[in-house]
Amino acid sequence: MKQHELSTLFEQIANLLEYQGENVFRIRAYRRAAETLATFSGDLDHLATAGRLRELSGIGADLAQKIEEYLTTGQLDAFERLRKTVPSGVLEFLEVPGVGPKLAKVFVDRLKLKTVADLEQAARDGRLRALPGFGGKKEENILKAIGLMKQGRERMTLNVALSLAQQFLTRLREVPGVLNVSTAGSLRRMKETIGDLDLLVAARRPGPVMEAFQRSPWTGRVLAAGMTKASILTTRGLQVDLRVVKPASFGAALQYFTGSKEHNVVLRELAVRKGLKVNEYGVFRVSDRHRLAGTEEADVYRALGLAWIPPELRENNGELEAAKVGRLPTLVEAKDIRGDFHIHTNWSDGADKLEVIVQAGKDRGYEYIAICDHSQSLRIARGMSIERIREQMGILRALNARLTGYQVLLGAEVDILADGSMDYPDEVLADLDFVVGSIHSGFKQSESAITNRILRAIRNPYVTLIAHPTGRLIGEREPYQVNLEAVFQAAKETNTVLEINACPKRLDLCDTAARRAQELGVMLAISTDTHRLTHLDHMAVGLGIARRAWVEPRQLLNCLTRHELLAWIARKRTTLAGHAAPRRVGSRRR
DNA sequence: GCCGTTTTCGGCCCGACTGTTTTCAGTCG
Repeated sequence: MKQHELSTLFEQIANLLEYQGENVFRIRAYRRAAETLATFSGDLDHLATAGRLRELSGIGADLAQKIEEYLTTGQLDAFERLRKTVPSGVLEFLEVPGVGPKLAKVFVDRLKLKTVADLEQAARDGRLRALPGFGGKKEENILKAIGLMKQGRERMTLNVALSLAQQFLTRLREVPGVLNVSTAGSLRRMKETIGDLDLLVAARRPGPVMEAFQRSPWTGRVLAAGMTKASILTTRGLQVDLRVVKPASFGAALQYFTGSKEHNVVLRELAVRKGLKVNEYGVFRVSDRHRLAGTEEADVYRALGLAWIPPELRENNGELEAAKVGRLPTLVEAKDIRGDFHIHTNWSDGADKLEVIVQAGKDRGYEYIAICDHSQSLRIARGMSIERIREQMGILRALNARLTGYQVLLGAEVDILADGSMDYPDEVLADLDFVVGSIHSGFKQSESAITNRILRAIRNPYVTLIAHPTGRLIGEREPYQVNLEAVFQAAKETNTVLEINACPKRLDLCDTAARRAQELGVMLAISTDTHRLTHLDHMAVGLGIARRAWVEPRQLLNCLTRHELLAWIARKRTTLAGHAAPRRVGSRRR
């Protein structure tokens, strides 16, 4: 958590320095450090204690010292001093799209404005157009930008972005002369939420493509449009950016517009050192401007002596170094996924019948799914009594007897109660094949209470997997206080699986936490937490997060064959069950 | 402010679009 506060602080310092007209490279250094901290997956306190902060990219002696200062005192002297020298309101102005440090300075110096509300009033009064370099149009745009800001344009969840992108790409693909289309930007990198949707098209003539884009049925308002680049707001207020390039530049443009910005900056610096120049049109030799690559994205990387880097890794978090020495991970792919866990039916709060879900899993080509309806104390979700779950088990056993090459695991999503005990007694858990442990209550407990609660569940031999380990809901609920390092350690020791919950509102573990768990050798699982049939599709979203976490097939429970999976579950039970005789898992009792 | 198989000093990524500008600055991604 501390790294996010520090990241914001560094970003604000950069803004303030920019306002003061400081050295641009010094400003950039703060921005780069902010980005490093925002995506850092490890334990910052631990790193600081070990005196290893300077191992982070973009962190040198000075910034390391500032990080230590913040970790010990909870504030940053340099920031406090800087803030006093800059008029209040500046940071607020910089939040307005289209307003940078230069304009902010004019607003403060010439018009004595202090807040965005002042700015809005000044624009309405027509006072802005009197400023040098200002006209009516600029004034109008500022008012529009403030209006948009007030609406608080929300970021899209991944599933919304994916389907919106699909709609646009299908339309653009049909335009005559279009040779290639792709998503780019943060959607292609599968970031957990998407601000603007970026689309890229290869065509010989950009005109018809731009036209089709601006006149699409989903286009609400055109924000900007040039010959090859346009931005629109959809009728639902989501921003979509389109760029059209010549076919010969498609690979270079794809690389360029996929980002991340930090990844690209480092890539282009690498190019400069090799006497090359990278832009959205290709890779060029500086000496004679000869073009070395551009049509295919992989060629761009190859020209720089790098292996092609999967988009999900492009965050300047070690992927460039790995690509240089051929040590990129073999990321998990859709074809590696053999099953899904944590699926609800109308036996608790799901919408669909058991039989329908079971068939849907088979239709997707899965080898197994685990039916995991809620346990008794979660009344709001129609949690099942012990009698009910035993009844469900009977039905599933009968179903299984008729299936070949596909197995439905008898499971349950069992509440971890306030004291860390499970919501069903062990003799019920022992009869289940797959036990998901979850926290659905007591979110406000202290960090030690919640952590101990989860640790106790992890040490229960029958608990297979801990679901949504931090309990957050994106944009709605903060994660509860939990010591993830301790959870990872215990999970590793006990062969307990941690979930990457693929529900687009959850994504829990998140990418950085999952990467940390993966580094420590914890077994992970992607589960869709399906509550209706269409949610099974969220597997694609979970895959994106797993890939961002550098997860390989061998680290993912979903990639085990059915027999390997059953063996894995049994292993934990035999390791932890002590003197109790281990039960066979997945056996078809009568 | 960071960083180094060209450098511990002197570099530090690149181009489109907008509005207002007769040649470009500011902002953005």
